[in-house]
Amino acid sequence: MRGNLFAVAVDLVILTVRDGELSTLLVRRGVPPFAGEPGLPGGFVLPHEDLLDAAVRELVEETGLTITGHHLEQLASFAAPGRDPRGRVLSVGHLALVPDLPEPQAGSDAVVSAWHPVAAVEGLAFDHDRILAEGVERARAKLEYTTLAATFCPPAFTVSQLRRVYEAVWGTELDPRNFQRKVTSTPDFLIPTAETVGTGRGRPAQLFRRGAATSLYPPMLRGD
Amino acid sequence: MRGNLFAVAVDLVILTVRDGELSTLLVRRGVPPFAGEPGLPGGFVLPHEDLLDAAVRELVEETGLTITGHHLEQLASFAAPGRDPRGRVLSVGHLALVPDLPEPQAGSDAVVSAWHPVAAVEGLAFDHDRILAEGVERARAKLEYTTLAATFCPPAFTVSQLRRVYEAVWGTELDPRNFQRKVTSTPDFLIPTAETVGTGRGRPAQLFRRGAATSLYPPMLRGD
DNA sequence: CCAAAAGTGTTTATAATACACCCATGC
DNA sequence: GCATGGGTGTATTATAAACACTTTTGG
Repeated sequence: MRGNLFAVAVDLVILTVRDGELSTLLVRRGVPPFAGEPGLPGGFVLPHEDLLDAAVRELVEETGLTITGHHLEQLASFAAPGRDPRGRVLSVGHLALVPDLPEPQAGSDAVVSAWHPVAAVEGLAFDHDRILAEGVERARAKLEYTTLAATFCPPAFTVSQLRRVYEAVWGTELDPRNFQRKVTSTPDFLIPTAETVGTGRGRPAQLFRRGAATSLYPPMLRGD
Repeated sequence: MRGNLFAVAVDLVILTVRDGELSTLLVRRGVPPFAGEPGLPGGFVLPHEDLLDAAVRELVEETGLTITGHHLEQLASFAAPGRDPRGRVLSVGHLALVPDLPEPQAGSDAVVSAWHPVAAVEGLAFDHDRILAEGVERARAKLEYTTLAATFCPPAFTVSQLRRVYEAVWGTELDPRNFQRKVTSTPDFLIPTAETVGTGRGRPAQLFRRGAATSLYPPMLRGD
């Protein structure tokens, strides 16, 4: 074939909304290079494994999440010469959107992982700052025209919870009343359940599940 | 490092609009595997080369195009086991949008290349049907919210030419009068030149150049 | 003059925004 | 009762869509 061979890794930008902030799961690396420094979870693709399968495997190893119902997509590949001191490594970045989860367990490689607000993250190993930035940008863009925001919510959720996702990801405030009408009038976005839930004060809110809709026309946010 | 190494290639979905049809540049492969069969232009990444540089190099080799002013972006990576009979090969698909060009020269590898309407393409080598499909899907999606349609046009073009790009890529008809107002009222989309050009019958049209705008809010096409 | 394409003005329908107001709960 | 968040109705404003109409060329 050719002599210029690459090791191929997958790295994961795993996003969630915690305490009103868009957050990502980072690991503290246990082995060189960059041992002890924070980075994205990831690892090498196995000999007979496809890329998405490798990403699913890493996601499970790092978070204990089975992928069912969660969103996982390929982001982009990064292969600049010198991005890994060990040699030629191509990394295929992936983007996962998950509901707010309990603080993760220590991974199988005994690496420590934890959630960090993306606004405060910098100085990651390799070119992971850039991969994270592309993941965040993609997530923001997709919220505008898709129903993906619901993947940040638990299986059953209220309109307010969904609104807080948009507000956290975009750093904006949305009118609760107009937001309500917008999402409930989008066909197949939200499936009402019979239950309601009372969260402290105020009228109890109706619970919804994700509908089958994937695209959102017209967009959730106009102009700039 | 690890024993599971990959060869890494770049493949190009090069799109243009010719005779009112969205078309792509295909090569007839000169060497095995799939010798004699059609496929996307592409080749292996060199030892000290980044992905985009490899894609630019292949674009020049296949079309003689220098990239200046043209659009080239990474699409996605494909690495399913068995996608290449020679062994483990990861291909990073790229998407290029170019103006209507003269029929390309024979490439340096003596491969024959030619434009084909995407609607009629199937049976490409490797998984290139799928890469092409993703490229076309991406191009269609991006036209909705960006000013990228202008990259299909020559340096100076009329509003009609631009409209025919949208009509070809989407297979729709657009009202010439509303389209005119839409694009001319989007700030920094079109820069008017002093010249006009008469194309056969009818009033001569004003010529424009691409402006600096990249995004288009609200979108060019609503609903479905 | 006529046909054809470029370009403008105006009307109508639809959707976003703003916000007044009612509902249902905890205290 | 009163505060709080859930949810509905309605007026205002902006935008898209439809289309009548004028402009400028070639024949």
